[in-house]
Amino acid sequence: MFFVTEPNTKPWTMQQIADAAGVSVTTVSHTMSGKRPVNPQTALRIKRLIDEFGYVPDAGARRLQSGRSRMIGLAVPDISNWYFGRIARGAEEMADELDYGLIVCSTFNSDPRREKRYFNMVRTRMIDGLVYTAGREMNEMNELEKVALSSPVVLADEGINRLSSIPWVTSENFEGGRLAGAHVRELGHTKAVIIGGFAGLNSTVERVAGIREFFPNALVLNGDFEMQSGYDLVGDLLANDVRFTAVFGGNDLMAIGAIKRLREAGLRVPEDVTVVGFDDVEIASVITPALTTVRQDVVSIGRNSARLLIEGLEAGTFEGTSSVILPVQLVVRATSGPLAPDPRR
Amino acid sequence: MFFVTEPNTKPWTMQQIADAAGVSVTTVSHTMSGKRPVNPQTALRIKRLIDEFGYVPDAGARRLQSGRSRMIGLAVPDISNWYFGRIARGAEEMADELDYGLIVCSTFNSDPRREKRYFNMVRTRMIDGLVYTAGREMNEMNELEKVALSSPVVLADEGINRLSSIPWVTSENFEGGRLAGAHVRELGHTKAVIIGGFAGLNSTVERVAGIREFFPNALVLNGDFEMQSGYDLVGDLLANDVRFTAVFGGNDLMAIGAIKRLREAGLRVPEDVTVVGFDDVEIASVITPALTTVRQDVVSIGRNSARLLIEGLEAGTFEGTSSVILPVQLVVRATSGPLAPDPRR
DNA sequence: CGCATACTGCAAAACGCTTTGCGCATCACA
DNA sequence: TGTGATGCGCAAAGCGTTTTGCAGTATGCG
Repeated sequence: MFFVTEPNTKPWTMQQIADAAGVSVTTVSHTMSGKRPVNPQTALRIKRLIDEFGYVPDAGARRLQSGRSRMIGLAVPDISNWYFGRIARGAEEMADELDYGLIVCSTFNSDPRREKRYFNMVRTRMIDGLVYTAGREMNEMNELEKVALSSPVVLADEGINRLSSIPWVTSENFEGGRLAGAHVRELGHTKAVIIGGFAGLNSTVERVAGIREFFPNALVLNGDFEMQSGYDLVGDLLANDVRFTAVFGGNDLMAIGAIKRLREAGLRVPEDVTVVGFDDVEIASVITPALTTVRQDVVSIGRNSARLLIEGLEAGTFEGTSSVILPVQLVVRATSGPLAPDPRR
Repeated sequence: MFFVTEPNTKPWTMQQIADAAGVSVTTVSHTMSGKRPVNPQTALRIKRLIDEFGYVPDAGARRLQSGRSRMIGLAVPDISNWYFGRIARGAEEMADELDYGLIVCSTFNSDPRREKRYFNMVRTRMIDGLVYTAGREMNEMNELEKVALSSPVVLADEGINRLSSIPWVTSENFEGGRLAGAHVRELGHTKAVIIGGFAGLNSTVERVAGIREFFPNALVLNGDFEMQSGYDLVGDLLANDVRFTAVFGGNDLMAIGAIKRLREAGLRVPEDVTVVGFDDVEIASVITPALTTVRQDVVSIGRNSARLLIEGLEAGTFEGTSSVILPVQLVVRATSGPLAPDPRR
């Protein structure tokens, strides 16, 4: 008797509950919302019926009338990516705590069509506001700008310079770069390369700037945050006989790809080359040797983004809302160390 | 002039478009839906205005009237988990191709409150149907059953015996177990242990049964699919002096945890112990030594689930819809091999 | 010229809910 | 008993769409 055989049974309406209880819909509505007192006996009877029928008010009708859906959206480049998954997790936690629903959507790495679709979700009032996570240089920047003009939007993970008036949540990227740079510098390294993320991202720019406080001339290559690109870029460096004793990864994945490539070239980590990542993904502590990295609290990015958005929503304005910058932390493990004498050198 | 300063501007209504074009809303509506012919000139004028105003029809009102939202939901235990992220990715792809929207929600490992919330999303008609992914033994099984009674539900990844009439999508788990078992058997191993997933899951039961075709007496321990539990369970085995030369992981993460623990105990992989995983996560090919595993096409699970659901939705019934079982594939890498003489033995 | 036959557009009725304006009891207090 | 306050329920007016029944204007054809 599942849907298999019995299609779309009509759900109960509030009117039917009212009829069954012998009252008007007004009374049922007030019983549910508590916005006006209702005779305790009547209320009890109504509540019983609601339970019995399994009645749930229609979301669309409710929204239509009240103007709010108590739903927010989260747009990320790719939900299957660990990093964005964590953000989603955090946002969902916070939304839940504040009694909002969260709708997660992938823009498939900023596919303009998808982005438009999600921006429209706030336009169609399906959601009350949007947390947007830029994956790279934005395609539909203008669209975002337009949406933000009249609806609440918060930027997670990446601030966008042009859109400076939109609240955002991110990590101390510059400081993270500094921490990594200082650590490697102290180990005595002088020649370093940076496998950064997308060049257009603030986070990339800031991390690089932080590292360069200690390695002013470090070569910067830009990858796409995937393991493979770390692998490939180190391959390019080796093929060009670039000399370096330290590699900074724009994230852990690229750092891990780099390590793989270094090893295949017969280089030892950390004896010959020190490698430092960024993020502290779960796997970082498991690979051999365990990865030295800069930990950021990705879940918190999600949590705070959702919080900012919902607070703005309830307040009706972002006036006075200030962006959030979360602390990072250097985690020293086994891929960083002083230069060891090369047995072959 | 962002939302920061200018709260909730009212969106345009169809009436306003109609007024501006000097026609009635009927004409505007028909222009948009194409359900009745409209004078080309009038239509053009209306379309121009729609673009100019940036008008988008209200989703709630539309749903209220038409009865369908063209949105489906996907409930997974934890969106930040790689595995479920892949499923979400696949479902989202397919939904997009079929011009549906997808709403992804975490049940936070079957938190009853959350589950209820998502089941209610289909009750409130916010979504037209639901793809449900069980993470472990289900808590709100009865709820699911009730929902499935009147609304389209598809099970992804895990079939549920009691709910055999609900369509489901999964991998050839039994065959996967057999492949792994046969491979390890051929390498000459005779003593194996299985670090399985949750005991209550069909997939776990089937994989174990497949392996046991070749290792009838293999000890089975149940983990939670996380790396740590693979690590811990192997620790228990070692502490109890259990003798084995092969470990089957219920997934790659647990296999990787197991390897870590084995190494810490001074055992070599694969010389002393062969380890085989399940899934073929990205990291499996990167760790050293690279992991031998059974590959399943997780994205396809998501894709097919969404497809089944939407097809049922459009057809108005699941009559004739048959469940999907996807093929798996053994990927032999470096963690499996014949037993090598232990130098210390 | 007269009568079907499109072709277009309008008014109005839902859809299921929230909220407001009223009115009828009931009650307290003088 | 009169007066004001309070409690509680009803009817009805939207909210922004889609869809249906009608009607007015052309057009085609004998």
